[in-house]
This record gives sequence, structure tokens and C-alpha cells, in this order.
Amino acid sequence: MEKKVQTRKEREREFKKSEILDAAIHIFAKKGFKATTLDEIAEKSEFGKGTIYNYFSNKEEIYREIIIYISALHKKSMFEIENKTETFYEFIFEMIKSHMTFCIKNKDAYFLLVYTKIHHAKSTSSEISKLMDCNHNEITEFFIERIKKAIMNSEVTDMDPEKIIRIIRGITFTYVYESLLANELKEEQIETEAKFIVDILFDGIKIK
Amino acid sequence: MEKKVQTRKEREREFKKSEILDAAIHIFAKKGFKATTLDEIAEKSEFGKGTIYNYFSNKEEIYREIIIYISALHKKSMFEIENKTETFYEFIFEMIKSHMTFCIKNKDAYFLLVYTKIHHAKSTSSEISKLMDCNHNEITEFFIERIKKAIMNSEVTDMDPEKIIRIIRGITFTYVYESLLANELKEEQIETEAKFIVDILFDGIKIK
Amino acid sequence: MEKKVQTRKEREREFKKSEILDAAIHIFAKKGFKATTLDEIAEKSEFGKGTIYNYFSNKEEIYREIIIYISALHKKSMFEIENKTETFYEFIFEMIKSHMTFCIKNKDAYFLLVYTKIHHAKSTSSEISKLMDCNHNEITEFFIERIKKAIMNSEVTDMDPEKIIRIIRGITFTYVYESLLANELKEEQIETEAKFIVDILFDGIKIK
Amino acid sequence: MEKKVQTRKEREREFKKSEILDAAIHIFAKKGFKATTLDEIAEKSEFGKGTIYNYFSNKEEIYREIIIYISALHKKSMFEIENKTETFYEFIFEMIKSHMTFCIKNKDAYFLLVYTKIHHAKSTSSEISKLMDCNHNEITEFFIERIKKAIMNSEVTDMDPEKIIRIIRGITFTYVYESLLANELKEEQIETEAKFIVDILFDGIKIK
DNA sequence: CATGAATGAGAATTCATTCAT
DNA sequence: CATGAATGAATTCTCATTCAT
Repeated sequence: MEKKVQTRKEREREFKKSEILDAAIHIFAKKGFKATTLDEIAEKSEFGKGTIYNYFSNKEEIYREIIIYISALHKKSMFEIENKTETFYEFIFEMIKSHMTFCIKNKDAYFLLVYTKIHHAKSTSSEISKLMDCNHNEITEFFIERIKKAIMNSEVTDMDPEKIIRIIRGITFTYVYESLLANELKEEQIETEAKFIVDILFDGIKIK
Repeated sequence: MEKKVQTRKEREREFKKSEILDAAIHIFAKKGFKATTLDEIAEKSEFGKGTIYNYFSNKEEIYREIIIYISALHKKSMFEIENKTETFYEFIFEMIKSHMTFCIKNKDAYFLLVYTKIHHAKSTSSEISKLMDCNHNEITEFFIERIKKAIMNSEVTDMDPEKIIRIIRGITFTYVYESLLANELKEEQIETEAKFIVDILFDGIKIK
Repeated sequence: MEKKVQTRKEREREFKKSEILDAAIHIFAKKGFKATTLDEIAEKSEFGKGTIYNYFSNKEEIYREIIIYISALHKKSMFEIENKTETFYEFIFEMIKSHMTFCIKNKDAYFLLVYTKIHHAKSTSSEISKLMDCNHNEITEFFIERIKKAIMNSEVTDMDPEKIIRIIRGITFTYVYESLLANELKEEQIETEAKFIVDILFDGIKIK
Repeated sequence: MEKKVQTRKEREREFKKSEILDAAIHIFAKKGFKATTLDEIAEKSEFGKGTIYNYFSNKEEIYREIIIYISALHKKSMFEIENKTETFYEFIFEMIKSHMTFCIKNKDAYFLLVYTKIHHAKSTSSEISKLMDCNHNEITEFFIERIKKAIMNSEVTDMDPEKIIRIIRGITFTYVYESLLANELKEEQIETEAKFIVDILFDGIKIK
């Protein structure tokens, strides 16, 4: 994470790599792995085709590095909220806001993440799916602990934490995904939208 | 829609087409559109590669027909429950059960549907994405009417129906998807699982 | 070796494979493995580039099959003479004639064989070099036995058989190779040329 | 040929060139021309890839210079023995020893020479093959003169000198090549091994 | 001079589609 | 209709060569 002493050369190299990755994210997010060609990545990143191979040994590696990078970013945005919150309600609220912020800021990245999750879900072999699984599990673990605590504190009904997570993830992921697609999720609405979701999650839709 | 009088020839043709589509669904679901080859489809369907071109004019058409077919099937399973239910709670309950039944019976089809939704979401041009959108909207319309009625009946809190749908779809889709992936959703659990979801949806997770 | 019952299809396939191999031999012999392109092979064999991949899974496989085929052919031409000869002189004489006949009839094949021997000599890993070694050893074994017999029969001076083989092989290979290159070895001269070599081998060049 | 007064700069330049050539010989000998990359040469010679182009205008030129250099070296080692010898037997003996010494000292160079001879034998166009031919002919001429003299002196049977050369070259080249490959030729055995060859060449293998 | 990043022409390989049988 | 051999456009990847620093 912290390569303190970096020469100018190294920094330049890192910068160029990230330029290529940036270009690639957009295309991968739009077309998927197979349908994305190196010519497109080259053109979009404004490098020659051969140049890209000076930075990545093949197409798959570009994809992998993107997934690693995005996953880490997303995970980080999830874990950051840990200590900032008191109640479970607050925790979920912050978590959803954090997720939304991440998604708005990294729209393509988020689409790619969802695409990859779906796409690699069934192929047990690939390195990428292992990586995704690993991240997924880490976040799940983290959540489960928090839910157990909430149950002990009588904040929420006593239910299988795994299932609760599925519910929360379901609401959040799809809701955000669809909102983004419809271009209906803007930064200034995060507060309201997040509250909307958490309230339903906690109180349900039934009229009281 | 109206294939009233079908000769034996026509019926045989239809049957063979469906054999090819069946074979293709599995592979498309596993690998996605691009990575699926006609050789694989030919082998799995036990037809010659050339034969497939007697039934479909190209690979895309196979894919399209699959999506049309599955979407219709799924839509049908959604609309069927319309008149069987009295309360909104019942409606959602039946709808989720219906969805689950469909997914269990057509696992690959469902994965393919999800994959296609994600994959084509951003490409505005393709015929397939239009088709998906169209179906999506039809179901949405149908739901919205029901929700409006429910709001009028004071069954649920007065909220934007579009948003409620997103929530419901989010919970259902992802919950079912993840359960299927983890191989944790069996036919005999549908009743329980569906109830679990609806109860949370109506009452929330907060302890009362 | 003997696939007695072959359908027409299979025979046609075999025939086309051999057409491709024939075309490839000439080019490989002229340019070596790396410098030979599949476009050239395709053009010379009068097939489309893709077609070749219906018969061989990659360029290396074409090369390998050629070497296997030629080696076997050459080995066969060596072993055939075994029982036809009485004295060691006769044996060597027949062997050289056989070698020459093979080389004249399969000029390109022979050049390719020599090229491959040289080229793969140092790479211990490749499958091809193992194959060549294997054939080389088989022929060597065969020769050694005959030489030992000749020594026991007092036909030739008692020397290390391995070294004698090297001498014989050296004379024969290079002599034939250079003669062929200079276009100075024709079928009708085989008898004379072979005798010239054997006589020197047995009696030396010293005036008596 | 005449680099009489060389500045330090020039000497340094020559030295660096030879460093590059040295590195290249090993790789060319191992992999052949096409399969050798400039990256490898650069790495092995410990120069930057671009630097190499300050000394040679392209890959082919490196190869050519190597061949020129080695050929000259080998030729020199052949011509050196001219005046040291009295009889033809002695001449051949010295020649073979000289050849062996050269080969042991310049193993890679020798392999490369053999490889190049084989490889370029058929391509009439290239400059390299002309060079090789030229050297080949020079040595041949030189030998032929000596053989003619030997025939006149009744040292050897009256035979076509060209053919005798082919025999001698055949024995020597292949014998040495195979011995080197098998790692069986060491400096201290040169005397013995050379005598073994010459004796067979002069007296044959027939028991007397 | 020394360097190595950038480049694109060229090579191997894949695969949807055609078509003769 | 059924078939699969033939095809070449498209794609990934390599590497000699150039050139700015």
C-alpha cells in the first residue's frame, strides 16, 4: 500500500498504468471482458497497442488488476464506517450512504463489479472469481459480527444473520444499480434515498 | 401467438428449435454471449453446426429467441398470480413464490436473464436490450397498478410506487440469486423463504 | 500403421493432411521453423489459413508430424537392409545406398531432418528433440550390434563402435548433404558414389 | 584489415561491439536467428536495447558480423597450419587438431557456424550465405592445392580432390560436432582423437 | 552515447458463417 | 434438411526499430 520512496520513473509508470486501467474500465463495463478488444483499449487510452503490453502481460491481467483495484476501493469504503456509528440503524444508514457515494463516484467501476460478480459466479476455476469470493466473504464476515451484536442488543429481531445480509445486500445493490441506470441517483439525494431504504428495512412498508 | 393449425412438419421444426435453444441456454448462462461458440451449441444439441443455421440465421438470433422465450415465461409466471390474490400481502407473497418456483425450475434461464439484464443494460442500440426493457416496463406497470391500489386501500404506506418496486425487486432478485448460487434454495423451502422475505418487507427487521 | 478399414471420409482427410504436410516440408526446409508462416503454408497448400487448423491444432504440431513422418521413413529405409547383407562391407555399402536413395527421393525432407537435428540439438526440453534422440539412438543401437559382430568376425579393426559410427555417419551425412546441395548426386550415380565412400572407409585414402 | 592508428574512442567502441557480439553468439547458437530477440541480446550484453542500435543498424547486421568474425577466425585457424607441415598425413593431422582446438575454444561459435551453414544453405539471396560460400570456397581451394600436391607425391590415391575434401570435411565436422554435443571432447584428448580420425582416413577400418 | 518507452507491422489462432455434398 | 469442411475477418500477442530524454 505504501511505497514511500518512489522515483519519478516509477510514479510515471504508475500513472500511465492507471491511465490504461481507466480507459479499460469504461469499455469492460460497457461490453464485458470478451467483447472488449485491445484495439479499443489502446485507442481510448491513447497509447499504441504494443505499449499496453509493456504494462500488462495480457488482456486478462488488465481485467484482473481492475477488479482488484475496484474491489479494494469498494471494500475500503465499506470498512471505513465501522467505528463511526453507534446504533445498528446508524450503521446500515452509513453503510448505504457509503455504498451510494462509491457508486456515484465510480459508476463504471460499480457496473463492472456487478457484471463480474454475475459473470464469474459460475466459473469456479478462474483467479478472478476467487478474488471476488474472497472480498465478498470478508465483507460478509464483517457484517455478520455487526448483526449479531445488534441482535444481542435487541436492536433487531433474532434472525439468521446470513439471511439478513442477503436482504440488505439485495435492497441496496439492486436499488442503487437501477437508480444509477435510470440516472436518478445524484449525490445530493444520497441522504434522502438512503434514509428511505433504511426506514423500509427497519419498519417495513406496512402502514402503521 | 396464433399457431392454430400446425402441420406435423411445423411441429417437428418447432421441437428441434427448442432442442437447440435448450442446449444454448446452459452454455450462454455459463459463459455469456461472446464466449459461447456455435461448436459448443452444436455439440450439446447434438446437431451439426450447419443445421443450426437452418433454424436460426445467426448466433445473435439464437440468443435473442432465448431471451424472448425466457422473458415471456417469466412474465407469464408473474402475471398468472394476478387474480388469485386478495390482499397486497398475499399478492407479494404469491409473486415471490412464483418467482422462486420459476427460478428453481429454470435455474440456467434465470441466470441468463440476470446476466443479460446486466450485460445489455448499457448498450442502448441492441434489439435485445429493447426487448428486456419492454418486458421490464410491462411488469413494472402491472406492479404499479397493484401498489397504487394497495396504497388506496391503506395496506401500505404512501410512497412512490416506482421506488417500492425497486425495493421489492431488489430483495427478491438478489436474495433468490444468491440463494440459488449457494445451492440453498429448494422447492420445499419456498413457502418459508418467501414468507421470510415478505414479513421483512412489510414489518421490517426492527424488533417490536 | 495399418488402419485397414478406412472410410472414404477418413481417406480424404488423410490425403488432405498429407497435402498440407507436403507443402509445409518445403517451406520448413527452406526457412526453418520460426521463419515459416502459416500464411505461406496455407498459400502453398492451396488451403485457407483457417482450414489448416481443422487438421492441426497449431504450427508446432505440423512441424512435429512432419518430423515424426520423415524420421520414421528414414529409419525404415535404414532397417530394411538388415537381412539382405552378408559381410560388413556389404552392409555399409547397402546402408549408404539406401541413405542416398532416401535423400534423393526426399530431398527437402532430408534437409529438414538435418536442420532439425542441428537446431534442436541444444534444447533439451522440446518434444521434438526427444523424438529425434530416440530415433537416433535406435539406429545407433542397431549399428553397434552390427559393428560388434564385424569386429568379432575380424572384418574390421577392433575399435570403439560408438566412434566408428560417428565416423560413418559423418562421412555419409555430410558427403550426401554437400553433394545434394551442389546438385551433384543423381540416382544413377548412387552405386558409384556409395562404392567410393565405402572403399575409402575400409581402405583409407593412402596409396598402397 | 588495416586499423593502424586507433584512437582510444575507437578502441572503446570496438570493445563494446565485441561485448555485444559475444553475448549474441551464445543466444544465436542456442535459438537460431529468428527466435533470438534483441531484448535477450541487450540483457545478456548488459546494454540498453537502444544502445545496440548505436553499434549495429539492425539484428541481421549483428548476425552477419558474428558470422564474418567466426568464419575469419575459423579460416585463420585452418590456414595457420599451412607451412608447419611436411607430409600430407601431417597436414591433415594438424588441420584436424586445429579444427578441434577451435571448436573446443569456441563451442558456441562453432555450433552457430554449423547452424548457419545448414540454415542458409538453400537461400541463395542472402548476403550471409554468399559470405559462407565464399569462405567455404577459399578453404576448399586451399585444400585442393594441397591434395593435388599429395597425389603428385604419391602420398594418396589419385581421386577427385573435391570428393576427398567432402570426405575429410564430413568426418571431421560431424565427428567433432557429435563429440562436442555429447561433451566427450576435451582439450587433452585432441591428440588421440585426431590421430584416430586421420588413421582411419588414411588406412580405413578394414583389418589388415 | 545510453536508454527504454512507444510503436505498429506481422504472426498465430479463433470462430461465425457459407456452401457443396 | 443435415452436415461439417472451408474460409477469412477479427483478435491477441510479439518484437524489431525508432526516438525523445
